[in-house]
Amino acid sequence: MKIPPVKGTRDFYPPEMARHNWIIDGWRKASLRSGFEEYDGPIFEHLSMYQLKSGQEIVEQLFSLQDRGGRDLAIRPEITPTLARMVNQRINALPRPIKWFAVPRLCRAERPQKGRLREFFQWNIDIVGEDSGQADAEIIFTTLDYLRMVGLTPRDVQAKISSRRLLAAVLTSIGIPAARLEALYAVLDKKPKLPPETFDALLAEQVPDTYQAEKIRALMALNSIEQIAGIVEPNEALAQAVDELRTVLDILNAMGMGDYCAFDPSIVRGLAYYTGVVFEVHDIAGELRAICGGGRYDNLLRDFGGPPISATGMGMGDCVLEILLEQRGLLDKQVPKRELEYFVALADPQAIRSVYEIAARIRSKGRSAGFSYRQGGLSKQLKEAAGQDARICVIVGQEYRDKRQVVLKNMGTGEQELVDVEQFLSRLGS
RNA sequence: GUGAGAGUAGCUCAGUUUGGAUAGAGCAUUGGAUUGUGGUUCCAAGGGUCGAGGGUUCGAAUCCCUUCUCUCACCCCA
Repeated sequence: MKIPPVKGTRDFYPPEMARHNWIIDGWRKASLRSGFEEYDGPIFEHLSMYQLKSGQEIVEQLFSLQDRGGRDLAIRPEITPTLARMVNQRINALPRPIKWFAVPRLCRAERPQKGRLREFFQWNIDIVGEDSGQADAEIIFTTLDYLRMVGLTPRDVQAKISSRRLLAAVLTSIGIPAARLEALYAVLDKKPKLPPETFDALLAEQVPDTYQAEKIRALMALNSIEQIAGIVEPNEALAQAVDELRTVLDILNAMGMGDYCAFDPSIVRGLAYYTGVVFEVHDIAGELRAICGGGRYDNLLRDFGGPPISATGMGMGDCVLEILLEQRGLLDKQVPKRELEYFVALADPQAIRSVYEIAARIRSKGRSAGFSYRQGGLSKQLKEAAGQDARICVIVGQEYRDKRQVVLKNMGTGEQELVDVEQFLSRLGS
C-alpha cells in the first residue's frame, strides 16, 4: 500500500534541501550581523495559548491534539506567542533591548495554494523593550538587508510602510468613532486587491457619510506623510503619529534603504494586535502575496500575563520568498553546488586497502573524500567521480606500490601531477 | 466552506476529438562500447493498476456515472 505525502507538505530531496539551507543561512547571517540572538521553543504549545488572542477562525486553522493526559495542545502556527511566553518568564533578568530571532517550522491547517502551504518555515525577528522608532527601523532594515544580500533590488521589491496610530488619528479626527475603526481597517486592507468601484462600494457600507468617505479616499491616495497636513487639521495625536513614522523613515534613509521604502496607507495588516508602525514587503509587480509583514505590537506581552512592555517584529515565510527568488533567477547561481573535494580512484586492483587508508586520512584532515564501492576500471571510477562533482581525483596505481606516489587529477582542468602521498597529505593541514 | 482546471513511466508530456492488436517520446536511472583516464557521443535495458471503482461495448487510456487526489482562485491570512 502506497502512502501519499500529507496535503500541503513538502519533501526536501537533496537539491531542494540545498536551496532551503541556503535561504535559512542567509536569514541567520542577516540576523546576526544586526545583533539579533537566536532562540527557539517547542513545536507544540497549550491550545489555550493560541485561543487567548485569536479569533475562532484562526483556532479552526490549528493542528491540535490531545496528549495522553487529556491536555489540549496545538502545533505552533506562529512563534510570537512562544516569544511572549519566554520573555515574560524572565522579563526581569533579560538585558534590554531584547533582540531575538528564530527560524521556526510552523503548521497551519489552511487550504494550500501558491505561496502558501500547511507546513512552512518562517524567519522571525523581534525587538522587545524599545519604544522608539529606532526599533521599528532596525526591524525593517534587517529585513531589507537580507533581501538586498540575496540580490533583490528596489526594482524587485518594496517595503510599504504605514502606522496604525497614524490611521487611527486621521480617522478619529474626521469623526469616525473608535468602535468602528477595526471594521474599517479590514476594508482599507483590501483596497490594493480590489477594483476602485468595488472598494468605493465597500467603503460606503462602512462610512455612509460622503464627506468622510471622500477624506478616506484622499488619505489612501497619499504617497508621502507630508501630504497628510493637506487632508486633516493638525492635532496632538496626529502630530505624534506622524513624528514616529517620520523617524522610522529618516533612519531607514540614513541607513541607505530609502530606495526600498515607501509610505503606503493601505498597509493595515490583518490581525488586531498591531498598535503602531506596520509594514509589508511586496514584489513590485504585485503578482505574489506579501513576502513578509510586521509591525509594532505594544500590548501583546501584557496580554500574555506580563508587564506592559513594547515590542516590534517581522515574520517572513519561505514559500513566497522562494518563488520570487526562483523567478528572478537568484537561486541556481547562488545556492552552493554539491561538491566532493577528493575522490580516491583505484588503478591497481591489489591496492584496494590503500584506497580505504588514503580516503580515511584525507577525511581526518577535515576534507571530504569518497571512493567507489564497486569493482571497475579506472574509466568507470572517473565517471563516478564526475557524477559526484569531485574536484580532484587521487589515483592510486602502480607508482604507489613502487614509490608511494599518487596521481592528482584536477577534474575541472584535466591537469595531472604525480606526487608523494605523504607530501600531499601534509599539504592538507591539520 | 465556494468555484474552476488537471490526473498516462521518477520528471515533462504525446495519444482522448473519431473506442481497435503488446500504450509511446524526451530527460533521468542502470548496463555496455572503454581492464591506467571522466564530462561528449553511440548502443541497450529496467521502469505503467493510463488516480480508483462501476457501467456501456466483441473490444475502453479514449464514451457514461461515482469517487479520490492535486493545482489555481475566492474566504482567511497570525
